[in-house]
Amino acid sequence: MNFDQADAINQAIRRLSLWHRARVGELLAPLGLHPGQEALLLELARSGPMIQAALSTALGCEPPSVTQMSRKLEASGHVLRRPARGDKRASVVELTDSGTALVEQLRRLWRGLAEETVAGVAEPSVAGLPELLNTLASNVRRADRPGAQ
Amino acid sequence: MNFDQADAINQAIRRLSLWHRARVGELLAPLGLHPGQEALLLELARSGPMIQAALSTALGCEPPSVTQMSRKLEASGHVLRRPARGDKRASVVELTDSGTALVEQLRRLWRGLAEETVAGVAEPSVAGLPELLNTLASNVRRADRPGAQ
DNA sequence: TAGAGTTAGTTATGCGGATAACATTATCCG
DNA sequence: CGGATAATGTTATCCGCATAACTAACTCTA
Repeated sequence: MNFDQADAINQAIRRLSLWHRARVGELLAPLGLHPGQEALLLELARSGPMIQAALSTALGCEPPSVTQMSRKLEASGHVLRRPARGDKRASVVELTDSGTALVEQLRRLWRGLAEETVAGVAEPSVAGLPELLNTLASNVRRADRPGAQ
Repeated sequence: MNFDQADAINQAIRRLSLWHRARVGELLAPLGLHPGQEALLLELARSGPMIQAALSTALGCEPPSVTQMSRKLEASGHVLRRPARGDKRASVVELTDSGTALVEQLRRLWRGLAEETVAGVAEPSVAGLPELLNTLASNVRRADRPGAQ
């Protein structure tokens, strides 16, 4: 692969990252949320109450990020943190009623965003998009590379 | 589009963003650079010395980000900032010799990253990848949406 | 030409996310 | 059992990037 091709790919990924996140931020602002927090709330809605370590894995980010985000969502009342029974190290995070209500709005917003994102892309490509993007993501994921711990 | 499809797309984009950036960070660390800075250096290598406002547009990020990044790259000696002749408001940013040398290493690294990223993706898909990703990016780009200023 | 409006850049502040260093608790095994 | 090792979570610190608020300079037009 020559430099121009490589650059086109890397730049496109960068642009998509930046602008998708910015758009998420715009859509989330009226709900009082910041980008990233929606992922945590949606994960809790999907999987129910869970330990922060599990959240860290599910969200694909590091434990300190989870600590901060869950603290802030706790401060805004959308999430509740309590000691895990059976493991004095762990904290269980779960949705409050307020958080559950927010998730409902999030779901609508999330669908609108996805539709907006794939506008003008042929249907077959759209169907294969998650798999394609996840392949790219896995390829650059640290834990999937030899030598990672 | 139902929620699960939408979620698959949005989540995949999030993961790709996170992990691609993390991987860039890993590769850049030995050069003493942080993710984002490579984009600025490569843009200067592509287009030559330019005003910060042009950099802001080219990089797809906001002016304060450009101010900070160019200041830090100036501090590390890879970039030089000087007043623009003909416009007392503007600053021209250009590569130093050190920056030019870095860009050479960046190019190699950039190619390796792109190859790593598209591993296991069929050739026709790879060829169309930049266009596909740029379509997605444009779709969520603020400036391309009605009502943006 | 004078004032309105626009554009370039900066500072301040806040968030997500990362790493490094650390304390605490679990677990595994000799 | 008890000590080494692993896992959970926290704090501190750093960076990119964002918005808001501001200054200074350019441009356009009445």
